[in-house]
Amino acid sequence: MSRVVRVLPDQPALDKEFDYRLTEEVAEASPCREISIGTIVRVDLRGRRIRGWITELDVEEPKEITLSEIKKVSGVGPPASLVSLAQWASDRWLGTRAHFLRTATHTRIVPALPKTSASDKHKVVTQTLAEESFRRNGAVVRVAPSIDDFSFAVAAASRGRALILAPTLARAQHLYVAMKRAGFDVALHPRDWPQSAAGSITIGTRSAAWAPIPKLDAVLVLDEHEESYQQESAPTWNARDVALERARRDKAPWVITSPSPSLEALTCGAPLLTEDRRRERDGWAIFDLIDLRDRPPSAGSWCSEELARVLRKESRVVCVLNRKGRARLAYCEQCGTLARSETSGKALGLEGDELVSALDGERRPAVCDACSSRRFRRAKLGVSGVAEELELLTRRPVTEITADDEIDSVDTDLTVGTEAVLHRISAADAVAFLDFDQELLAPRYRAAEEAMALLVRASRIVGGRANSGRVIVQTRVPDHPVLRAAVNGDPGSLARTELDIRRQLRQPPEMNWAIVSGSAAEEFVQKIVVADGLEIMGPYEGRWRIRSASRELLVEHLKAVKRPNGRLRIEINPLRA
DNA sequence: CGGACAAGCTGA
DNA sequence: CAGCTTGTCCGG
Repeated sequence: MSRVVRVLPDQPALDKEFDYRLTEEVAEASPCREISIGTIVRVDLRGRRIRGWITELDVEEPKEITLSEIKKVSGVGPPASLVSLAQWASDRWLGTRAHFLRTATHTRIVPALPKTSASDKHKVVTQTLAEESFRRNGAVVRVAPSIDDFSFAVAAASRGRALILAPTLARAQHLYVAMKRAGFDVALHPRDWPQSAAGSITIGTRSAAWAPIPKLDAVLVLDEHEESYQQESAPTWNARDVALERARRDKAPWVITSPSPSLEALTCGAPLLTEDRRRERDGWAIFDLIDLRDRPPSAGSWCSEELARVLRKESRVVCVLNRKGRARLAYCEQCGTLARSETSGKALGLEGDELVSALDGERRPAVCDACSSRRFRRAKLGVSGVAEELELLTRRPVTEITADDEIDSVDTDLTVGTEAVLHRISAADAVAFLDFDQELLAPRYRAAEEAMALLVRASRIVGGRANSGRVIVQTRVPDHPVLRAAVNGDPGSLARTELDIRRQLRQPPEMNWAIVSGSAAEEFVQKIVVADGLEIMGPYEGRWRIRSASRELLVEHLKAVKRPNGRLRIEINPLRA
């Protein structure tokens, strides 16, 4: 006796199912209690032994071909609900099902699941915003920047088998420990995959959206605005969207929280719940804007007088500058010409009244080649350069932090770093953004939202209005909606203006983009059937942009194209485009 | 993906 | 025309 099952090989480039015979003998030797959709097997395909997932049981035996046998049942795989979800995600982001099923599968073989721990629902009697929000079927909750993971996590957990997503591993781990201490049966994804599959409350980061909980009772996404929820490279899937689709399928209530919810969240149709206005405002830090417009761009212009005062007064100060290195450039104040060496043409920095090469020490008097002005201004100092000058200025030790250095502990009160520093320092008296315009005016469509996310982090580091902590922002655009929203502790105002801009400029989430690149991109794009409501633009730097107001229409037309040979990357609404 | 097989290119 | 590269097809 044997039956026929359908198998999806774990070969993302293949993306095709095949039927195999599952003999009684192999089924008997299986380590799992039951063979189901999602179960991991080993099969032969054209002479190669490969891993695959069962995607359908009891398939009708095809007549023309003789089937090969499943060679082994390896272990427990993702539940059937995730196999189906992988198809949904593959349609939505044009990835292969194997790609998503890999994310949904444990890195080690799971022979059998642990005993299901009796999931006793905790009764929570308090009347918190968290509790209230889970009474809706789905809700976007705007909260002040202070981190209140625990009350929302408890509210989710009191519903039963909850899936809880946090933007960073540190936050997930922290919450896991707190929940465990409070007596909840929790699993940390992906480490505790088997417990998760057995039905424990699961906490994790982006990939945990694919945690193997068979049926969910609640979904919680913390700090939903964080970009870490979206995969950067294709398929550009977003954990919030996956988690919410699971909630929808399992008819589970869902809640997403954020001090500044993304436009995607705000336009998804769910109610927006907020705290008391006063409370929300008090939860934001005090923002001091330093308007640089009326300042002469004097030498050493990274530090205004106001900031210098703060640096002298406050003990723990974090300086943020999204530029590395110490590259020193100087511009003529009169005509704006970049100071260069007359002989080699390399850029020169300003030191006193001389122009100096950082590379070889070549120096000459500071006189502009173009207009003979003797006045220069320094510009574009990076983190290292600022760190050096800050030490001179304050006569205090300074730690320099960028994403790629591996400093274990920061033992100085003064730190300078790229935005990575905002992840490393948990508390300070002041956070200063030295050149925030670089964030505000960055040529990316999500620049404003990204800038706001930085202000949220900074606000958390110094604490709310009641703390005397301050966030200092040096800027030449003090009226920018991001800054106005932060100063007033009113992120709703930013969302409204941002959404208008996206509408006018036809950017996501108002429009949907597919960015197509790679050597096969041109051939692929030519094969797209042009239809009403579908625009094809490009190429621009080897990338094409397909645009449509309807995501379904966009995806449908892209899916209809037979993929040509060669490298092809399709990104749907990527964060950076 | 990766093997099979065919069509295309080179060289003595 | 052998011997190799390059391309296309296809798997149960």
